[in-house]
Amino acid sequence: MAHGSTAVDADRPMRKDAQRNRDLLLTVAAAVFAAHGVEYPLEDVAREAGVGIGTLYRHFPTRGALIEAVYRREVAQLCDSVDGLLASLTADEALEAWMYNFVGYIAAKRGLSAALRDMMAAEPELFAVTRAHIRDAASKVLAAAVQAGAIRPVIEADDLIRAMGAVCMVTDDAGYSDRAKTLVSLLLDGMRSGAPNRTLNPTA
Amino acid sequence: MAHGSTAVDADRPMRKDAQRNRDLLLTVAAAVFAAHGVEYPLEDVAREAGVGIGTLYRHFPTRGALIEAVYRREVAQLCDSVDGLLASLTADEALEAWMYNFVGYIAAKRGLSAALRDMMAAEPELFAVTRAHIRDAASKVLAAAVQAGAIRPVIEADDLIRAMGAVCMVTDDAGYSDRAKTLVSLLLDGMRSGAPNRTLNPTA
DNA sequence: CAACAATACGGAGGTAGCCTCCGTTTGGCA
DNA sequence: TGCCAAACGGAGGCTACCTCCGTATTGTTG
Repeated sequence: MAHGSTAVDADRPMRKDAQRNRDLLLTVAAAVFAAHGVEYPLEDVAREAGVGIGTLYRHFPTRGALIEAVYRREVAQLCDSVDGLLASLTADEALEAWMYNFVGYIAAKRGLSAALRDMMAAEPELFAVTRAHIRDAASKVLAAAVQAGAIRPVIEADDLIRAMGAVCMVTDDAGYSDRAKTLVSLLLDGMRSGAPNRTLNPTA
Repeated sequence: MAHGSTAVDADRPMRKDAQRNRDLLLTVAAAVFAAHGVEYPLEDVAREAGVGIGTLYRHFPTRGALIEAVYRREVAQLCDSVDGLLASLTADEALEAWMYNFVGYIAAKRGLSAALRDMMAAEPELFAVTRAHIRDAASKVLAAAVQAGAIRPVIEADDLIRAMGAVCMVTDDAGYSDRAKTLVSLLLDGMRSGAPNRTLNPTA
């Protein structure tokens, strides 16, 4: 579970009832999203949380906002794990481990990746913070691996993220975690220094 | 454009009005799917085709059925292009060209890839024919490239298709065709024989 | 060329989920 | 205690989906 903390971050602190309802909604949403996917009817989320639908919409004006709030903490954690990985593994191994973890986590949430994709297209501002977090993490491992000579400097953090997103999306159907592994392996092999004299990204 | 031909394939030929309405629906659907994406309201498709909503649902019981019918011909063509490519290029080049073409085509249709993914999960039978077609095409180029020693024999046709689907999905947002190229390049590099002694798919 | 099946048509209407709006309630502060 | 900004809740309007069945069209047969 988790998610307990923060109020509205800045400004005046939230009123107590507002804070309570917000937490209730997040708890219920996390549970039903995990169990039934992120397309679960919002009216049901509200009802099961014991609040009115209006309250849900006041706290989370769009489905995207709710999803973002539910997963922000966990994604942040995944991002922050980079430092630990880099400390205990080689850069190449850290990159590999981080990619597996990340893809494994997202792909396990039914429908999450597809929903995220649509929402990031529709309301990018919403994900600015989380996206930056992911981007920083990706940059860091990737840079380390390139520095160590394990990875060719042909790929940007953005491409890496996009690629991982791709893997998640084709993979989150069912028990495709082994498929995900195959795809990630393939990506890594493409990125590694084995075939150094191949031109990538021919400026299209 | 195109799609003009076939009736119901086997059995009795279709009644004339039925055939006409079916064609009307396909024409309109192809147009609006291209212009507005495959989520376009079916009631509007019917109205713009000048037929009742009931007629649309009789011909195409699900949105998936309609989409499948709209794109079947074009996808088939893409698949059949494999022979021509193999005749005029090296196997490696043919594989590359085919992948680019395929991804480029699908990614250009707004929302198509995501819709296909969902539908193939929901009603796989519907796509049996088309899927087999794609699978055959993929197998053929892939086998040729492996045979020629350009590609390591670590990847199956299914993985290739899945990977291409992945690329399409992260790519069909807007003008991401250069992104798609980058990702396909990456995949190809992963598949090529540059780094031969790396273990793929460690049986997870 | 009737007349009759069989086939196809159309759209009204039931259902579900989204989201807004506004009268009512509650929390916190002087 | 009294006040009001903040928050609540849910009725209701909307859009899109899909089913069902009475009506219309086709084409076949005597």
